[in-house]
Amino acid sequence: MTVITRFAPSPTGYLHIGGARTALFNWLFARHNKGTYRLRIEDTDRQRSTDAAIAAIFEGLKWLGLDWDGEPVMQFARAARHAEIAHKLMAAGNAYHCYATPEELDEMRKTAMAEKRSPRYDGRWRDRDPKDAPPGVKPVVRLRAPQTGRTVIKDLVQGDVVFENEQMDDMVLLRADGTPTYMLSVVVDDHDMEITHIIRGDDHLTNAARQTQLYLTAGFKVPDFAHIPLIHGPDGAKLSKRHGALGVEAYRDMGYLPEAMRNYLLRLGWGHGDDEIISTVQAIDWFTLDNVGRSASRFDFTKLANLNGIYIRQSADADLATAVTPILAQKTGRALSDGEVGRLQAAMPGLKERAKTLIELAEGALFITATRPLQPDEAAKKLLEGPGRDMLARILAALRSVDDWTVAATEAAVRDLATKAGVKLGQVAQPLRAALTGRATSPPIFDVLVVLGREESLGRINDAATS
RNA sequence: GACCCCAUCGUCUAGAGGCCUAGGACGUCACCCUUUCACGGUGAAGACGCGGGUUCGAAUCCCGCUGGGGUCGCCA
Repeated sequence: MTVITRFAPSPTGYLHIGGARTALFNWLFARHNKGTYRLRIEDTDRQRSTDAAIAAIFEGLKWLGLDWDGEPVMQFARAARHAEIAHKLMAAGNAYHCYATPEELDEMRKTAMAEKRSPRYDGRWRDRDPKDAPPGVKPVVRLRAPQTGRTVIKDLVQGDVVFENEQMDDMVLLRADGTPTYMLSVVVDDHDMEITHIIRGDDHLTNAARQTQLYLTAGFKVPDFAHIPLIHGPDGAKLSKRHGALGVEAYRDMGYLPEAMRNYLLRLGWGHGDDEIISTVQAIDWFTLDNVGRSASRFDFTKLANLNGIYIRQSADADLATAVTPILAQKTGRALSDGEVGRLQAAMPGLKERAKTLIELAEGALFITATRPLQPDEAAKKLLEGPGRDMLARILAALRSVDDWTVAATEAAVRDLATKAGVKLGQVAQPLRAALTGRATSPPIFDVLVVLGREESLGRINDAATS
């Protein structure tokens, strides 16, 4: 049997982190099994669905590298097909008209709650003669669900989960206006799309029971379910916006790499022994559902950042320079010159092991685009006062005599100066660093000298020495 | 409230009855490397929620409790 999975977000907002992981697991499972991974946009809520959200979902998935097979299915476009199934169920006596008003339903729930029972529809129109229908009331169509026995979900992650049928009420299939509900649409679409494995968030587990009732009465084959645990915020509660329930594009803007994101999301709720750094190729090879954990996990920005730092260090300098250039342009408010882009790439080996995000990488590279005279920060200012300034005059003289502008030659000159002055290298290097970068921290200082070039370096030192 | 799910260091996890003196990773702390900051290296502290069973033996199986979470819409 060929595996067919799907990711089915509703376009009522951005693609958030939980959805991204659900998509990742579906994608991984399909790729691992050489199956098909499809996308379905559940846009049946006409009030809340927006084109902007659909675009954001496409973009988010593309950024994450989770390519889907075939054209995305737009659920609302299939409403007639969904209704057709409901009408068939009606004709077969497996569904019925219900004329209960919203007020009545509200009343039922309140009473049930008060009596400490499960709040649900009491089935008052289930066996009632349609001739009793109150005039002027448009009915909904409800499934005539089994009232005895039990419904068992054979969940690939959670194991067998048993629901007593008497605990479930007759769900609405068609609204009073004739449009299909989510429950109907999902089941019909998954059936028509021949989905073999439904991998989705744990919050759908109870839905799976009701959907199974529908599959069974409609005579559809029940797919395999895998309900993966939810992602919580650092406090253990539902993921809030300030805790990470952001759209994936927000992570992109914060400077996270898609491959780091994939690795982090993969390790949240899934493990493969002691392995931590897992390439996507490796993940496809290793991914199975029985390695998925059963308990919810908390989102940890710190760990994501650590992983991102590792992936940044592994990235090619040219790729990083390309990624950072627009960020730097935005920070400086102007486009970068070719020379600056070249220097950026040249500085990348020293830059990239000091950054956990692309934003930090850009900040570290700011000394490259800075124009003379530099505006030193507070820590750098201290280094440029008093003895530091005196030292800079001697550094300037020493470096002016260097013609072969290389790491080795400049380092030799500066070390020689430190020895002659009888001070530690740091006492020379730190003022020099402040003069060249305007900061107290930077990549190795001789690398900086070479990246900036002789003329610019001597100019910056002169500025600091004479200011 | 009803139903359902879950429970190993602060966090993510390994652990399928003896390989567990409970392993790894992030974070934390120390030290080393070092021109700064990092990176890297070495080391330390740190967990099987509680109570009963079953068993020669339980983190692993069973029951209860406690705690956390999810769902109860003519939303998805």
